Amino acid sequence: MDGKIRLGINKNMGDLQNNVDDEMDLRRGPWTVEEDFKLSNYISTLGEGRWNSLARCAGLKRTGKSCRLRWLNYLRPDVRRGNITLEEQLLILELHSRWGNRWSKIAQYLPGRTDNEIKNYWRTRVQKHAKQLRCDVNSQQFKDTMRYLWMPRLVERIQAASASSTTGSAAKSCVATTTDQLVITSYDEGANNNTTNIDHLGLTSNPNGYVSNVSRETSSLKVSPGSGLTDYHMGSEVEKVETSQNLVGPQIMSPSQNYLDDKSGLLNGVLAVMQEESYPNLFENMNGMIPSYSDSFWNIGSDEDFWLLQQQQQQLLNHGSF
DNA sequence: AAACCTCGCAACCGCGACTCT
DNA sequence: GAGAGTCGCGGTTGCGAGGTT
Repeated sequence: MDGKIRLGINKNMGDLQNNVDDEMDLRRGPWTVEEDFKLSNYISTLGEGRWNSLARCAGLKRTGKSCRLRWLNYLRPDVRRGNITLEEQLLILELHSRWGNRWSKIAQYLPGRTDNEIKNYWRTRVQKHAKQLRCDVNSQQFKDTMRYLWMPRLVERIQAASASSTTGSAAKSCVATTTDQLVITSYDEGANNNTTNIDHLGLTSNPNGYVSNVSRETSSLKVSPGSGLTDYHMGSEVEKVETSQNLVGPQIMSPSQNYLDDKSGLLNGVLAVMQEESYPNLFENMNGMIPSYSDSFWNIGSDEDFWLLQQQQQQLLNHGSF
């Protein structure tokens, strides 16, 4: 995002009539300040839900759907706006790689972010890069590029920013704003052997957990055994699903509980997942392949950037081990 | 300066699932 | 059980702002 924030409000009241559905006498299009005020006021006193009747009772010539959307995506007090942070980007990439376009599900793990915002982010940024790389966003090639190139690079950048923030440098920037709102994966160490745990990333784990006893290294990055996933609990839920014989009901944790208070936890969690879950050879494969410069990898723009990325992509394809 | 292009995002639409009567 | 009403999700569109030619 470039920081520009628009209210989505129709400033030209003269256009109002043009947006009225003659037949139903329902308004469409951008919301006015007055409409926002009415909706917010109504919900603050009487609560949300029953959107169609709410729209009528609040005196809004809108569909219930429209009211719901406006409230959830814009007026709700806990809606966060502004740049998607690096941590959030990382989470989105990770979660999308597992769940696909399940935007609302992904949004559950990014407090304050709406499914619409995440969806927009994906379409405007991620799909753009896929297009630039001339591959389909759903192709294995693009998924590999994301997992082996973009995500590690994001991790590098987060760590770089984190390191410089702890040394008091000016580059605290993008990670500082939302740390307290991010969630981190959990791993139930009390799992019995008949149960496969699924954390909020939807990852399956064996009874020994995600994190091996071997510390692997990638470009300037070490993941300590047992860190991250085992150290934190996340908001939302931890489900247990049936494996062979028994079925255990879902364990619900409050979404407000146990938000990440340490950036390294999130990083290590996602990293451990990246290492252990799908692509155990990832970090060996990547050794020496990813340049360690901390440029703005995500903000690919120049021809040189494309060339570099395509070279790296080709290396991945030629590597042959995945 | 004006026309055109690109980007980001709010809002709408269709549809399936769910709830109520 | 059937039909109507409602909700929520994912896909798509339209528009304003800023950049480029």
